[in-house]
Amino acid sequence: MSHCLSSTCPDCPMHQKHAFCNLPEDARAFLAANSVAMEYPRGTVVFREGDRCDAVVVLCSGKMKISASSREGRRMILRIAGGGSVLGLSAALAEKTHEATAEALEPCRVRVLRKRSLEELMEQYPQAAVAAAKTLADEYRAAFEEARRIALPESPAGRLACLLLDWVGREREDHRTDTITMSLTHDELASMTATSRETVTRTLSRFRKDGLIQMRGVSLTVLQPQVLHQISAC
Amino acid sequence: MSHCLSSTCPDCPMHQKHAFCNLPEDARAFLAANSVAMEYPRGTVVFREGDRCDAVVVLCSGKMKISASSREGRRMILRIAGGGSVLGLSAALAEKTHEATAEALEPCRVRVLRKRSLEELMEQYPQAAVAAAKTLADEYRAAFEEARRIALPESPAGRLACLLLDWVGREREDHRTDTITMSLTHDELASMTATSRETVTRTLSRFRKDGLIQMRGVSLTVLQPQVLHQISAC
DNA sequence: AGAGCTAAGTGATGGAAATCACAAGGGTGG
DNA sequence: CCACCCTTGTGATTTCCATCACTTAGCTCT
Repeated sequence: MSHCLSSTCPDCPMHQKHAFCNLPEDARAFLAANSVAMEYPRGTVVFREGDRCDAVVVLCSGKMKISASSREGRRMILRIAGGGSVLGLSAALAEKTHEATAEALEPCRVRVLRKRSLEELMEQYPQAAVAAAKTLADEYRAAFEEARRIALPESPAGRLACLLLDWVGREREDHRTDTITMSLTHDELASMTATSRETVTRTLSRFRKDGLIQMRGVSLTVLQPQVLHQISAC
Repeated sequence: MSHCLSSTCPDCPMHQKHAFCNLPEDARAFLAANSVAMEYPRGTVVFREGDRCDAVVVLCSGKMKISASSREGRRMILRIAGGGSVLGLSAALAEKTHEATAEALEPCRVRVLRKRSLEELMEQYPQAAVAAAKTLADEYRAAFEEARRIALPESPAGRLACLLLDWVGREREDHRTDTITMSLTHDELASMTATSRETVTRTLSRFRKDGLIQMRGVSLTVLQPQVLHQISAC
């Protein structure tokens, strides 16, 4: 199911970009020494909602789906976590069970850090604690945006528009393009926008007909961000 | 509009309960020395969505409403923050503008800590950074619960039930009672559950008729938590 | 006390979207 | 290459709730 890697944090090309990975030499050494590198194949469930939290998972590369579900089977996808996220951090710090389920959307490289080691790391290296706080601040903001996206627009179309703009905005920052790779199904999009699968299908095809977006296979280009922004009412 | 107080953190009866207030002697002294105690009357807006973040506000006592709104005027109340919350912490750490508006629901005692002082505090006292991370973890969880509450139940009734159970749960922890003080208007409840004011009125009175809750003025007692839980479908 | 305001209660109605039901792609593996 | 499954596309139907439009209740202020 998974196997260890020998790669260490100092070699990681991302270690500059992510708060939790961009630590001083000694803290990074501690992190590397006290965590285990792993590779998760697509579909791996790292932890489930309600599980006790024994360790946090530093996401080095790949994408993970963070979701929760009601006992009736309704599902909510909170966000798609990318490199630099520290999964389970909030549960570890709050001393609670995991509030959500984390599942690999694509092959993911991670480092697993036991809770006790995390505590030790934060106590011994102030910057690690600051980094953890910053990482959590980002996750808080993401959760806030999700709540906002669901609550504020008055229609499913608005929520979808809002989500697309979110993604495009991030893509633009990183790669200066208005084209995103849509790796989620309509069903999953529905779970992110509190609507039904059929409505996602219909809304997207309406966006396409109206010339607001363009789709070619998995790549989706936003043609008229202003109009989408108008619709989103955020 | 507001005036300074002489009260210091060590005298604060809450300083044991809240992560950010329960710091070692020296850190608490630093915090006390570098922050200003204030008292905000009901209705004070501490900061607005989009404002630059210059300082964080440690909420000592009182309740604050954390909300966001769309330009169309639709409003979302994310949560009611109580003592121990550090308002603006996520914006300060993420180096972004405030993501939400904070408004005093009742007279609030606070300590205002400038961003630079916060950074200094976290760098010099590791436990302060850990405390900040823990505080953020709690706020993240609250935001998560909000998203969950809006997204998962399939009806407004479910969302309201979910909200009531949330509050009662917290009240039970603190005061071992199933009675809460409802200080929000139906309009505000609607903003917390993504529904309309009329629906809140109707749903609450149905809950009352069905014997699920009891209302006397501002105090609301949950009589049948199990049934509410059933309805909430969380 | 009455004016004036905000909050709460209630009925009627229209419409948007969930749900149901089924057809049509499109890829995978036997 | 056919069978099967997963995803997408689309129509028909129905239900629920937002919205509108009032009334009623409770407050504060003059």
